[in-house]
Amino acid sequence: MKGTQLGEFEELVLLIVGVLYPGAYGLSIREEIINQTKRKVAIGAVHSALSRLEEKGFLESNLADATHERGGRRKRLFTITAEGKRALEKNHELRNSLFSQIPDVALKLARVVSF
Amino acid sequence: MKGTQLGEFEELVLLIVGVLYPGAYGLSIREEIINQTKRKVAIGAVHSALSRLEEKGFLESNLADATHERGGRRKRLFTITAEGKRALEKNHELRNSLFSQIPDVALKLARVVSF
DNA sequence: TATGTTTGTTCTACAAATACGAAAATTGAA
DNA sequence: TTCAATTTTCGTATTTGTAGAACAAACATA
Repeated sequence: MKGTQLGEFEELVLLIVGVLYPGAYGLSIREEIINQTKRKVAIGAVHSALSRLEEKGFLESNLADATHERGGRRKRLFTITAEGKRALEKNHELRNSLFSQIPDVALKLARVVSF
Repeated sequence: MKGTQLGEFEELVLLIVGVLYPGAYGLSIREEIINQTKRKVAIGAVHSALSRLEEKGFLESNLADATHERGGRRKRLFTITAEGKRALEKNHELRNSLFSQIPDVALKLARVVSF
């Protein structure tokens, strides 16, 4: 998987950034992943995926103004780039296409074998 | 990416095994990936994904009889297990769900930004 | 303006997944 | 029994995924 390919976790993060638009930043992304997938995620994992996605050109970010809440350091907000969008769509189409090409027997058999 | 989770390449290989049913083995899988995705794949990459998938219980395999062609070591044929099927469907649903939750603006903006 | 608390991001290290290709194994043909 | 063809196995390198501690910035309040 060289450079430009989208990893599994990276794709998840990219999707969530879209879902959260325009309020996607480290902690909100982490929360949303946990809510939607029930899997545990460390904040560091999210941030390293985010910076890799930005390096690859699938995301861009800018610092928002500080909020007026207690604490409330400035958030780095992420949005999907055109390239990121294309990558998501390409993956989505590929997978749908492959899925539809799987003959029924292939899955029926799997069922028979295990029940 | 812990243990049971399906990696990006692993998912691709799993799908292709389904598509190729019942003739999925190392080289045919490699060929099909190249045809369907236009990305280069080394044969070793395919085989290591296959054995990981088998360890995780998403695939099972058995040696086919020798063919009557010149050369031709016996092929190891792979099929999807019920568990593998479930994993595929789960991923598919999650991604479809996330995709549909992305507001249009998030992607429209991406378009505007780059054209 | 100093200090503590909260909210967020960056940094560092390591584990797991992916990639490559040469070597080894197995088979039918000569 | 040796050769050529086909396929898998193996060793190693690179990318991704995971974790959490360290660091930074903002608000509160005194």
